[in-house]
Amino acid sequence: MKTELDSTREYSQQIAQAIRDEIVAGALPVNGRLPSEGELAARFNVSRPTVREALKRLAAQNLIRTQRGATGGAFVNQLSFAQAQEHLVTTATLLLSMNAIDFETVCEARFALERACLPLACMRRGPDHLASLRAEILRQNADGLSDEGFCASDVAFHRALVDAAGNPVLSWHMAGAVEAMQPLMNMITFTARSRARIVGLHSRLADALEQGAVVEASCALEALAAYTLELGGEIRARRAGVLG
Amino acid sequence: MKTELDSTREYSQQIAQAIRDEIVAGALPVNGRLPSEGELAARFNVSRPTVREALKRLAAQNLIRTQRGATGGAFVNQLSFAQAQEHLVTTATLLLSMNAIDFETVCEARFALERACLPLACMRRGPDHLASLRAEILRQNADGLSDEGFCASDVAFHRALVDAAGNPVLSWHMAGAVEAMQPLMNMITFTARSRARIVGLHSRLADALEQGAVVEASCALEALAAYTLELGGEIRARRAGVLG
DNA sequence: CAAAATATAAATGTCAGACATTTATCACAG
DNA sequence: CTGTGATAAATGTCTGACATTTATATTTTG
Repeated sequence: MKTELDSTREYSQQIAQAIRDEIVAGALPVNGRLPSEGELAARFNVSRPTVREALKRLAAQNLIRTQRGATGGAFVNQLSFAQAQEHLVTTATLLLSMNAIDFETVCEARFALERACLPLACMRRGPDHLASLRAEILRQNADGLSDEGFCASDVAFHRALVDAAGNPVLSWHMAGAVEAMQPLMNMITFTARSRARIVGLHSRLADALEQGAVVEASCALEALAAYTLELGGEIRARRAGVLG
Repeated sequence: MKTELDSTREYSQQIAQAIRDEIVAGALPVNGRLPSEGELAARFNVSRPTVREALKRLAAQNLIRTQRGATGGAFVNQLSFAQAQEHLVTTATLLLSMNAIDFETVCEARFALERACLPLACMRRGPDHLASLRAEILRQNADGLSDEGFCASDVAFHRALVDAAGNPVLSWHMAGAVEAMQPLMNMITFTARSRARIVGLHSRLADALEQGAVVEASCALEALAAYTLELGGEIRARRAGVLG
């Protein structure tokens, strides 16, 4: 069956769209194999390079993967949360870097999202979640930890917090928000005193979570948000300095 | 300057990555023009079709756009929230459809995110936001509205609610969550009684927002979440029926 | 002299055919 | 029965060409 294309628009774009639609509609099942490039070329009445451009578009979105060899071809990917997360992070990072979103906005969004997870996390946190939180707190207390290391551990802490809510969709969103924010966070220089304060709040959070104390947890998070904003003020000052 | 590539991996993938890195690092400014396909081919020591595959990968992520003609070429896109939103919706939709996420999980995530916006929305909602909310409520009360129309208005209502928080990053996340959920919501059949109940809760929410009553708003939202879950039960039953 | 028509050049979009490489499968020899 | 090589199918890549679009320079014309 040949499929007509609109000759005023790019073929590769239309072909990619057509295949994407088939995938979304379920006509091509997960792990199912697409027709070979040659067959697709015949079906859409275009050349193989054009088909390949279309397939690369889909590959860029992790919708398909390709395998070489006799039984090779293009296969429909099962989009995993991990892949979707990568995507989200890439998009979020670009969005922040190209639209000059200020630290305050990102910070506010992030903590708002996180606060949304707290009630669920208090209900559902298991011993493994608590252990993860405690482990990160320990790491953050270690001597000789670089600012970047501290940041990374901070991210891990908050991801554990969100994961404790036991909702993969929430975790997905949060991971995107937190990771996209990391480049900004990495610009902060953490003094010994500010680290102590942050770790103290982390401990409060972990304790509250362990006891299932939603209100206490919210307060701790609120304090953490306020303090992070305060530290972020430095960034703006430094940025202004660089630009001026 | 020629750039070396790893001959064991796909060239187009590596080239796309290299260009993406340059964009993210800011070496290629927004609306800046990339070298022509021929120049890129020379730089990476590959053929033009290979370069084109790489560019299509980037185009699929809205990172670049291309123009034909004498002064044409590939230009770095300013990633807008709208485009990023499309992306997020596509990814979220696929994620839900291919991983068999249940209605409860999506619903929970969505309302958790929305609840996170309430305090901000109560603080910042302007008259235009309130007007949007009221307008949707009116629409939802209209006679002869189809289920799909009701759903669409519901989405619009909740988006207005989130926009009232005045944080574009939050709005971005929420739009993804809500829109991805719409196909599931569209499976619900709304009786006159259930519509009345939902609209009633919407009114409560709008009133609370107008008065800046965070607690009241949260309660209303909580009730809405619970009722939506209840209605969602139908979906599961029907699905089971279809599958069995 | 000015404005419209035309030629030119540069870039992307597309095609055709070929070769290289990878990989599963099957036949065959030991 | 097992290992090895031939085979075939598919993707990955290259070359060279032509088509199309579009800005710019040039020429022609009123």
